[in-house]
Amino acid sequence: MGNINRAVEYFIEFLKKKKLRLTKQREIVVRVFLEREGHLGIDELYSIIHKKHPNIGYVTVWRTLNLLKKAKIAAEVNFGDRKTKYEHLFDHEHHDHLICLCCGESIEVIDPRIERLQEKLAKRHRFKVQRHRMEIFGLCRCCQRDRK
Amino acid sequence: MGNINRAVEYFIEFLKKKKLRLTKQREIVVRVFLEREGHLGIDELYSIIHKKHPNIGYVTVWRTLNLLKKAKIAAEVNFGDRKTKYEHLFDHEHHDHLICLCCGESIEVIDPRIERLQEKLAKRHRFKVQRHRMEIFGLCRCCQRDRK
DNA sequence: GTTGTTATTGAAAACAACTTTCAATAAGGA
DNA sequence: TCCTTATTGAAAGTTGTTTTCAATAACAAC
Repeated sequence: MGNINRAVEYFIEFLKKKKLRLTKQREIVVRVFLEREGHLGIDELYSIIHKKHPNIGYVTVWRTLNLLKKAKIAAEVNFGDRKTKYEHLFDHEHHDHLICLCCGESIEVIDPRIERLQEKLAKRHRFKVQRHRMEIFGLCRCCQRDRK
Repeated sequence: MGNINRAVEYFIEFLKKKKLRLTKQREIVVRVFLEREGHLGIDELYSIIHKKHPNIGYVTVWRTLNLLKKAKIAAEVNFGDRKTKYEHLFDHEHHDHLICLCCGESIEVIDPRIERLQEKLAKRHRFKVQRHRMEIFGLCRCCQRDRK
């Protein structure tokens, strides 16, 4: 995936700019994070990494995710349980989510008409939008089928 | 406020149905919760109650909020910090939120056109909606003014 | 009203997820 | 290669929530 390398480049740039150092650990964390699509919790990411690299600690994973957040490569998301999850931001457009309450899968969606109406709604309340989030919870196609 | 008494009645019914007991503490917690509009954290609610009733513990407030949730009198909301907040559900229609990042105030809003488009969006993905949430973060009218 | 059963209470302890601290280590410029 | 300083990982600390447990209080039956 060429995008992964581009994102890693971008991260290295970011580190240089901030006079931070590129360590083996950081590079591994970034790559494993970018290789997985979808939403990863810290624990999840840590345990994936820990299998191959038992010497990389939880804290390093956590700290690297923080850096990725600052570098705008990752974004925190949060679906109401109180576990922080991270998704890719680099090269990803804004989107909303359909979240399956059965299997936990989440589908990224976007509807420009909704976006426009949200803007208008805010304007009616003289509210200056910085960002928004929208999540629809329910059952995905597969889980509806399995329920029968 | 007649609504408060109606909600309290409703709560008492709920307790009876579940063979639970109406205690002084529970009644106080419910009333204080219902008297406040907006979104209350547990700590907040507890400290309001604690001033007048120093003998009511944090845990009782927490447990009563759980009961209110089960009774559908309160709903949990969650704006991305990791503090659980509660809002009124009894006699309140579904709504979304405009949340001010400056003062923390939240405005309840609803736009039927957005609701309809959300339904359609889900349908296109063969997704069965159970509930959704939408939050727009930014600056409220007052805070925009104060920033200048 | 008294009694007996059992839900409820509050303090403290436990838990979960995140965040900080600190001594040892390792980047990377000179 | 050396030296400065960022980074690491383990452990400890925080924060917010949840459970435990002995003492207390509802409330149904007498």
